[in-house]
Order: sequence, then C-alpha cells, then structure tokens
Amino acid sequence: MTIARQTGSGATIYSVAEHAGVSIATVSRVIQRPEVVAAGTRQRVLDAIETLSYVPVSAARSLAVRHHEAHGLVLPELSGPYYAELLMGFEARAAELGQSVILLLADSKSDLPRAVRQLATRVDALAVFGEVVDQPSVQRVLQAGKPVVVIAGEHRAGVESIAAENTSSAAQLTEHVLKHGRKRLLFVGDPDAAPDISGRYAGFVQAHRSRRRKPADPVRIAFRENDGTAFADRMLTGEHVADALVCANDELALSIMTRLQDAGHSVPDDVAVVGWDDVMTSRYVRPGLTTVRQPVGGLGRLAAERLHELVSGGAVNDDPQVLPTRIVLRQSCGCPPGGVPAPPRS
Amino acid sequence: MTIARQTGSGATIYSVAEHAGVSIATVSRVIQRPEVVAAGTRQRVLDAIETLSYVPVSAARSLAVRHHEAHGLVLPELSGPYYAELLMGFEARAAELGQSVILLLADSKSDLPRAVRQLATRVDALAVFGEVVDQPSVQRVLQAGKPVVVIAGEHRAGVESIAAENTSSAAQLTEHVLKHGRKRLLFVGDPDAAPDISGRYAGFVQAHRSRRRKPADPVRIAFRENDGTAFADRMLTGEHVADALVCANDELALSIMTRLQDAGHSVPDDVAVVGWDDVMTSRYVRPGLTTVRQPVGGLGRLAAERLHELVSGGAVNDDPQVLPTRIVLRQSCGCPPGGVPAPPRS
DNA sequence: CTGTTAGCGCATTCAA
DNA sequence: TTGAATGCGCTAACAG
Repeated sequence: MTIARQTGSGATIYSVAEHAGVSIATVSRVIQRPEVVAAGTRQRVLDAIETLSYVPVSAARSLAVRHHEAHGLVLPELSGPYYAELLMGFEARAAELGQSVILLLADSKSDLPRAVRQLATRVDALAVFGEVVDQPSVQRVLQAGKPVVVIAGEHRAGVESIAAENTSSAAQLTEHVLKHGRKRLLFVGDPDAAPDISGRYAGFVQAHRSRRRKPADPVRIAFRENDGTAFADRMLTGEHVADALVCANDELALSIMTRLQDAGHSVPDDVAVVGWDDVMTSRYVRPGLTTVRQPVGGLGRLAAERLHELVSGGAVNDDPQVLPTRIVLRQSCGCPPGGVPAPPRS
Repeated sequence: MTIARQTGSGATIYSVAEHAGVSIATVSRVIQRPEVVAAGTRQRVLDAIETLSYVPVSAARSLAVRHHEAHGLVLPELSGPYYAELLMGFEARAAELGQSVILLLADSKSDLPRAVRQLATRVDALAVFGEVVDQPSVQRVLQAGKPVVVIAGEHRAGVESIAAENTSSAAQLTEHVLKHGRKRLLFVGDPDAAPDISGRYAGFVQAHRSRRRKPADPVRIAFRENDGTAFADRMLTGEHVADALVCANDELALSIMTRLQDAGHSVPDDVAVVGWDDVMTSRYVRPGLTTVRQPVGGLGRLAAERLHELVSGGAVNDDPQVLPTRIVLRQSCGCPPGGVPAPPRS
C-alpha cells in the first residue's frame, strides 16, 4: 500500500496555540477541561480551532495517555439479526462509556490470527464471539495485558465469559412440546458446533429424562437455510421420522418448515417445529414460529461494559454471566392461534 | 471515566530490543520489512517478541507515519439486513486494503456531531450513510483534510457519492405491475425521507407518465413495521383505495401484506404488493414478495475502496457512482406461482 | 490561570 | 546489515 497523504489538514495543537497566542498546554486544556481556562482565552482558542479546522490526532493523545479508548469486537459475520443486534448493543454501550469500537469480521478473513494481532495493536480490550478466534490468539492478547471477554463461548479461566441461558429454556421448550402430546422429538443441529447449541441439546435431553423418556440422538447438521432444506428433503423420503422438531435456530426451523409445507405437509398437525432466536421472519410465517428470544443486545451491552470495567482495573469475573431468555409461543408448536401476535422487539 | 491500567503489557520496542541485544531500529525493521534483516538477528528479535508478549502500540506507529490506517463508517443502526450487509462489504474490503474499521451507529447517539468529531480524530477517512450526519459535521471532516464518501445520500460537490440505482428499476417494477392490469397504484413511503426513496417515487411517476396515466400522490409514512400496519388499517377502513401497492421497502410491504391478509383480504388478488430490498422474510412469506434486490454489499465494498484511493491521493469523483439493481419477481405482484423459488443470496 | 518541559512508542533518515 | 538520533502531536506534571 502506498499512502501519500498525511493525516489531517496539517493543523496541530502548535498551530492552534500560535494562532491564538497561547501555549499548547492551554489549547490542550480547552479541549480536555475547558472550565479551567479563562473565558476570554478559551474563546480565542476555540476560534483558532475553528478557523484552522483543527482536528486532533487521536494517536498522539493515545500515546500520551497510554491507552486507546477503543474496544475491539470480533464477530463471525453479520447475516441475520443475531450478530447485528449484538453489535448494536456493544456499540451503544461502548459509546456511552466513551470507547470507540473497532470491528473485525472473521469469516471474510484469510488470515484471522494476523488480523487479530493487528487489532490488538489498537485497542485496550477485546470481545470475541464464541470460538471464532483460536485459543492461542486469545492468549496472546491476554498476555499482552489486554482483557478479553468471550461471548457465547466456552468458559475458560482468565477470560470472562458472557452467554444467554440455554439449557433450562430448552428444557422448558421441549417439555412444552411434549405436553402437546408429541412423541418423537428430534433435535436438529449439531451440539458440538457451539456451546450455545450443546446447552440447548442438554435441555432437550433433560426434559426427556425427567419424563423417563429416551431422547433421540441429535441430527448433526449445520445451521444455514440450505442445511435445513436438505434435512427436510430427507424427512420427506422417510429417512428421518418425527412429529416434532426442536431446531437449533430459527433459520433452520424456518427453512425446514417451509420446505415441508411446500411438499404438502401441515405444520403443526403433521409435525411441530420450534426454533431459537425469534428472527423477524418467525413473526411473519404461518403458522408463526414458536421460538426462544435471547437478550442479544444485552449480551453486547454487557460485554462492552465488562470490557470497560476490566480496563479500568476491575477484577475478572471467574464464573460465566448468564442472561435469561424467554420462550415465545406461537402456533408452530401446536398452540392454538388467536393470541395477539407477539410485538416486534423494541 | 477513570482509567487506571496502561495499554499493553509494558513490553515496548525498547524492551524487545534490549532483550534481543539489538537496537530499536532493528526491531522495527523485523516488523516492517523482515527481509532486510539478517536471518540470525531476525530470529533473536522474533524470540524476544514472543517471550515478552510484545504487542506494538498502534498509536505510536500512527503518530510516526502520520496516518491512522483506519476508516470510519457512520450508519444509522443495524436492524434489518440492509445496513448489516453494507457493513459487511465495507469491512471486508477495508480489511483487504489493510484498514481497520471504526463503526459509529447514529441512532443511539444523543450528541451525534460530537461523536462524529471524535471519530474524525482517529480515522483517515469517513463513509457516512445518507443524511444521518448533518452537513456541517461532514464539512468539518472534509476541511480537516479527510475524504468523505456518502452512501445513498444527496449528491454534493466535493464529497464523493455512491448509490444503488433506483429510478429506472422503480419504473420497471411499476410498469410490471401495470401490465398485470392494475389501475390504482399507490406508492407507500415518504419520498422526502431519503434520496433513495425519492428516486423510487420518481420511477413510479415515470412509469405512469409513459402510459399517460396520472400517478397518485405518495402516501407519506415512515418505514417501520408499525407504520405499515397502521397504513393497512387505514386501507381496511376505506381511507385509502388501491389495487396495487408499491412500497418503499420490504418491511413496509410485509407488514402491510400480512395485516391485509389477516383481515381476510387476498394478496395479490385483491391488492398486489411489492417492495424493496429482498430481505429474508420476503422469500418466506406466502405469496412470496416481489421486490428489488440491491447490491448492498457492493455499496459497502465500493465505499471502502474509494476511501482508500482518496486517502492515497486519488482525485474525488465528481459524479455519483450508481450500482445496478435487480427485480425479483415472486407472487405478490400477481405473477403465477411455480417458478423455482429465488435462492438465498450468496 | 498559564507556560515550560519531558516523555509516550515507534519509523526513519543518516552514518557507520 | 545495523545503530544513533530525531520528530510525529499530545498530555501532564511542575513552576510561576
């Protein structure tokens, strides 16, 4: 990369000081703590700033104060509402705390460890989602003295972790489906793909056990629409038999449900379908998809907040912080229609 | 804010140099241009870096090289796929070009101008969406010597602008609906809300004119689901009469369509509905929503790329760059079912 | 209330 | 191929 231009207009704290007839210390003061500067001087400085179009170079400040005032966030990608909401929460809270957010999307990176190293260079702390960044990379950041929080990932000593509740809501949801009289439930999605999912499967198992019923092995497929469609096709050929599907997320649930319906089957009469995440589509399809709403924005906010506290010298929290989730009943589970439709999330 | 901890583990280029028994210049070289350093020395330095967990402080580098190697992106928010895709494209391209991306979400900020000023402080260039940031703020950044590109906004001299094509695809779409024999079309959404929307309404008008028909005035409502629902209610009372609705975006189209259907009306038999954006839900509802797909990721990529070129000394492009869009026909416009469903976007 | 001064950590001449 | 020296722009004592 050839970079020709210099940063900024060229106006520095020096030129501003000169223009205003004061010292650079005074200029710095009117920017940091205006109240300690005499009104007259302050105004002269502000005028100089204005006429010179002075924009401070944050790097110089960062160097002097010895921190970046920025948090990094590593997410896999942004398709679907999940990560976007997480990011919104994170950014909002970070901004409230005066921190910039530098975003790194892992899926599009050919050399992620390198990208993470680079990122670590310009932030005070890092939030990473699940297991997107390899453990050694995380350790490097930690050893460099920068706090790391893991969102919806494996819990490990030394890194704070934040997650939504999964197991007990999964158990409730499964129990709910069982109460509808369903006998052959299938959990669709690979529990080993992410801690979140394994937690959900654990709940699935738990609900069966407490009724002394034997839970089926999970159907280990990935979480994209395509995977759901393919699975539905295999159901249509009789390869899988079930009267209820507990899907690892809504995308899966929706694609399966739609495929089955298009093939002439009825949801929930022939098979009930439930999912996870309460994406927008889940409110619009018919029957409405029963699902679990997670406080995704809250996860982001909490992450930003913890990062800031850790940077400010707070102690790392040794056990994972778990945020509650909420089951949203619609009709795909077998519940009767007629309830007022769940409102869009605020 | 009280910030106690210092950035980094304390390891600096000095401690690394000392540990490796070389000068800091050599350490700097093995990081910037390893090939100019003798293999032996290089290894010693790398070892030192490793054992000291050295992570460079980007601020110091930025200060020395006089640029930030970061681009700012200001978006209103991230609900819905539109901005998220834009951001994904932007981030991916920026990363390819070695630039970090600092994200600022406008909607959650109480003092946006201040936030923008702050942001300008730490980036070499800025991309802003539409009219989210006020003109004076944009001018400041520009005058400070930092390039700005506006995405899907008003075109102005001195700022580069990038947008998706709207008018001609709107004309085609409207024409398509007219061909289905619809007589009373309504454009739903406020054209003054954004340049994108006014372009779409212009196409709507154009299509009518070329058939010597008089276009109706636009229904000036906002673009959220709630607004659509409220509008649908007004249709149900007869306040608005139409046999086809050209909606400013999919969220509007979907909420209206669903409400009308829930009230017993048939789409498209009673009223055709079309939208804009091709969100995920549009594939899943029945009838499938006819809509216009925009190259949203492409907008983001292009913005990042132009920013980088501008920072590297490129000249600002005086006329707006317009990316093509594509009409996605499903059944809500009156087209017969049976076509293979449009695949998910890749 | 204001000015002087000494770093902050790194890149980059210029010599050797 | 390496080292010594200088400056990037700003903050924060410290003095006055």
